[in-house]
Amino acid sequence: MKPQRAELVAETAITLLAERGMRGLTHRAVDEAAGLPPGSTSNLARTRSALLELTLARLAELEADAFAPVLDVAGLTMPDMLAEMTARALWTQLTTGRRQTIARYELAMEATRRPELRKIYDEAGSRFRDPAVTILSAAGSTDPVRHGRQLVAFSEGMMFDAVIGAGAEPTLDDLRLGVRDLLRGMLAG
Amino acid sequence: MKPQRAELVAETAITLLAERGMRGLTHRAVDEAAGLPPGSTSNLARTRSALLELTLARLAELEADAFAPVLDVAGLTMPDMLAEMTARALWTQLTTGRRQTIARYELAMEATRRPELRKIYDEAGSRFRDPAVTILSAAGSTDPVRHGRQLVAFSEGMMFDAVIGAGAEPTLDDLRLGVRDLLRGMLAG
DNA sequence: GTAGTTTAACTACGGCCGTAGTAATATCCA
DNA sequence: TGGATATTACTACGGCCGTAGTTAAACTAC
Repeated sequence: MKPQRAELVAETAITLLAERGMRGLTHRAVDEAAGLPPGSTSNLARTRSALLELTLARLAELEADAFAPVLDVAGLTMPDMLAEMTARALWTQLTTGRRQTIARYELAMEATRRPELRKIYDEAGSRFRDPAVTILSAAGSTDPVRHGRQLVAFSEGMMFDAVIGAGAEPTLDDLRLGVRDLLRGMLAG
Repeated sequence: MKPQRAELVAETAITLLAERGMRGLTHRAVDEAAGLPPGSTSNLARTRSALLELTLARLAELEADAFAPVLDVAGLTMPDMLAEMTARALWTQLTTGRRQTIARYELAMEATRRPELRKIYDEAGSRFRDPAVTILSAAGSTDPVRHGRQLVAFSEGMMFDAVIGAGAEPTLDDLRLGVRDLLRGMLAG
């Protein structure tokens, strides 16, 4: 089969989501933005739900790639090293990956109301959360589950504020120091 | 004048945003959900932009009320007290205020692309951020601006994960401990 | 009480959307 | 090679959306 087409559509959908939001993502808009003949997207993803699923699935891949280096347990038992890797991954999401970060938030909101999206989103999320617990446990956390959630939440909040919110753009150093602060607080408990 | 009408419309719009997302918020949908005669919303907020502005302005009021107790500097120089107040405010947003929290995220995304919304959102945001800096400074932070941003980001992330994301619902105690962890780490620097 | 002004009610229009049916084309395997 | 099958292209339809114009009602101030 030809995944070429599906990937192009998903990629274009991500861009549209980021630039125009949920109301800007339509079958026809994807066709036009991707330079495909009219009806192509409608044909590949027959319903709107199918289009969203396709897009979120692609997005999950991209995010997994971006955070892959952080999820390798080896060597991350040292807090400073963990902070460094986390900060760099976040930095990537704020710069190179800004587009997909915005699109992911759009789809996260939609997942609130669409079970088929929630399934994909949750599954993708656990691929970050589970390793985080393991790593924090190895780093000496006394409550790795809660701390894992906190680390993920802190990361999410930093990204959200930087990309969506009113917060000023943090520097890479801000991120590094921030994660380090949190880790210090958690591991000193 | 009669602000009754405007408030009803804004309140209904918030509910629609939370329940059906940006694509579910239309002039006609507000009319129907609010039990108003057709055309009423279209008449009060003549353009879509006006409707969004009206809604976000109302939302900013609600959020300001919810966080008012935390923003009182008095007595909050003690980290545990600050953590307690913050955790309680967050808890409110996750339970009673869940609807407006979701709606706020919808509008935050939209503010990315609409300058008129960004203006309102940023202004409302600074009403949290500025006091946070002051309070952290009083609590002994060596870098209150960065720490203020981190505290807000952490709060935002905990809310986002709980309401939108894949994270399990935190308990009030989780929130308390989480904020305490972060404060400990920041103030130990 | 009545003239003038604001607010509400209703209606209309052009446009885009989701969806699906069907025809054309390419691809694959025996 | 040639027939079966999957993919792509094109078109159509009903429906809802944003917007605005126009009329009717309510209110205000003199």
